[in-house]
Amino acid sequence: MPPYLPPDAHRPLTLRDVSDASGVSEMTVSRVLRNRADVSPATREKVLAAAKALGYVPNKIAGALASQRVNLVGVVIPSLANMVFPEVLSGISDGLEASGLQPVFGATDYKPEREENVIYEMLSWRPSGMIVAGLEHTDPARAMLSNSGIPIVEIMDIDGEPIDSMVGISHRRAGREMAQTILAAGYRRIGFLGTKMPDDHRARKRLQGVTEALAEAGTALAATEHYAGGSSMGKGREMTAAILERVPDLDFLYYSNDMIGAGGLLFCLDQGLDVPGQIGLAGFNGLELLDGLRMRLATTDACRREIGQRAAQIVAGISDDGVIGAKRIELSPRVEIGDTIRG
Amino acid sequence: MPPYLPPDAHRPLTLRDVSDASGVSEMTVSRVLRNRADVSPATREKVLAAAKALGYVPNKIAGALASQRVNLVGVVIPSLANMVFPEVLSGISDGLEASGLQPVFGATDYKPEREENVIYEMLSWRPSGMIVAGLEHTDPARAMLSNSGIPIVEIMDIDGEPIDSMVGISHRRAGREMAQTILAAGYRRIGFLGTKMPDDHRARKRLQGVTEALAEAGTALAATEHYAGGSSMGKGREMTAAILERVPDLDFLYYSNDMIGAGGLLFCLDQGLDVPGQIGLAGFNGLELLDGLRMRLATTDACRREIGQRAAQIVAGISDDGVIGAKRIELSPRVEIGDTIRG
DNA sequence: CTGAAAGCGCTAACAA
DNA sequence: TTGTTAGCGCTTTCAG
Repeated sequence: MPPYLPPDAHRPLTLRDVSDASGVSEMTVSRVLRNRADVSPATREKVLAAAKALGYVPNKIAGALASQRVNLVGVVIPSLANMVFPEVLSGISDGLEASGLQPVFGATDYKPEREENVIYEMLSWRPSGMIVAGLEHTDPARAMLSNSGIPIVEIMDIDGEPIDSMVGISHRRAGREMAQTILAAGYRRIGFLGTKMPDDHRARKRLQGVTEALAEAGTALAATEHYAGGSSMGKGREMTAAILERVPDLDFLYYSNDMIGAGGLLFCLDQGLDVPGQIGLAGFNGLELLDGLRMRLATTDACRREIGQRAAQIVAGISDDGVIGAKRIELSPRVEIGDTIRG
Repeated sequence: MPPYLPPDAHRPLTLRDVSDASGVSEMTVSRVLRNRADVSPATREKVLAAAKALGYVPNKIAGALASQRVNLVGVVIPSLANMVFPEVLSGISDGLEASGLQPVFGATDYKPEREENVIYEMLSWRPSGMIVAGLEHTDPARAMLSNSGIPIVEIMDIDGEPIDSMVGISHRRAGREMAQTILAAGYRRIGFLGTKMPDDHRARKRLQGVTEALAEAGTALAATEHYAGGSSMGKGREMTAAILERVPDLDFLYYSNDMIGAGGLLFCLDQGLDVPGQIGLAGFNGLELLDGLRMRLATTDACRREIGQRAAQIVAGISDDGVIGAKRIELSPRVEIGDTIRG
């Protein structure tokens, strides 16, 4: 008969409570609840019944401290508002599925100091691995990650040196390839429109790629338009109006993402411009969300979901190539011509 | 005498290491690192220098176990892909800002059993509070939350009984009010288009509100169109084509969200339909992302960011009304006529 | 198959 | 202002 317990409104239950209720030692209760095989069916039944009846929820904090194992993977991304990252996250969830690891997300708002802080906070929970967007971090952030002794995967971008592993695409190459596609289609007066430049390193690298490819072809961007703040179709409209006002003879607009590109496309169509004859357009990301537009915007697919999956697999120690250790995986984005570049 | 420890490449550092390196007791090191006031400046300096030099990252697992306090708030939402939730999350981050609490997110994919599991996992980390989307949960999930002894805030919806607190809008009322607006504008043959019905309780309640309001006016929906899967403009196009094919004389289309509504709007415009004369359109959510469309889609603003902020404040124990304890906060969504309902 | 003892790394409470 | 002691709730290890 269990000892009398004062009705304590909200003390969380412990293994001890389940032990008392089932008449089995704490240790054996622990074994049952961790699904270990070396427990007799009868005992198992008794324990599970007691645990369920009490509504016991294990304390993972204590478990983690005792076992020195934490089934969490920290995931650090710039922003959830960006449309791009939710898909990466869902790829990560997928890739982690079978591993028993749980992702924990943190956002940095594209601010290096915030990133440093988020990384610090996450590492202090001793996760089993970390997935971090981008290759650019503060020195302390790099040091913390590097010293943590856990798998670190930097994602999205591969133009740089990783701390440990990296999975992503070359944004420079994406920029180059789009520029080459644009030139091959015969466009000559090219404008670039982007948001949040200073700390959006990937957009910066795409711009760099474009610039290089144009230089190699003996030309250069005819105009650029930058804007701070989030991306929306409305923003794309405004920027497009502004750049065409400043430089009316542009025949191509390359946007740093599909959302503002879609706004630009709608603007051009509303203005009665001939797309893609008179003016061509391209974005970046391959957002499916937008395929209801009258024309399919040319874009580069950023392989977001696959990046998440592969990164998760690395953290989980699942390698499809059989190689263990730091990995560098470059995915190859496809340029999609859509309907806004003339064939 | 401590046992011999081989130079272990990646043993995480402990307070003990900082204590040794600085010649100060573990306890005092702990005080310094927690920014407690009762430490002499000289000691503080020494400790901070040692901690930084070593690259010490505290172990929150041990800290949480010892102090019985965890600065985490669990946030459970259906999906990150839904555009709606990122904004709620950012509201939560805002509202938690000054409290020292950190949000931890989990997604359920609109599946009750997954929700139950996510809640269980989160509670096992003993968070300081939980914010959960919706009022519909499995019985075990309700029981776990209810027994957890921490603040529970259910958000987005207030049509039902909360476990503890709730912050949201009445989706039934939103449906009613939109229906009334539609009728007042003179539309009579109304179609409803929605995705993911069975477990999207909020969309279901809006539909219920519409149905009720129409019944009170002596009429009913002329058609409904349901579709499983994610929302995109392309999906909105397809559904609109389908419903107009089936029931060509509809004069109003009410969509369960702005994304499919935007697709429907583009479809109608492409078809050369007179919007809002011949056919009116409305969505739901108030997505800013979309304001670059040629016409502003009529919608109901769901107060997503404010819901997140208020929920976070409740969990953090910050009440702007001075009342402590379970709260019920109903926000009042505004119907926005836009350009797709005739004035 | 089950139990007892020791301790994970930190902090509350108290003592000096 | 600083140090000492005793756990937090669980799991590891080892003994029965």
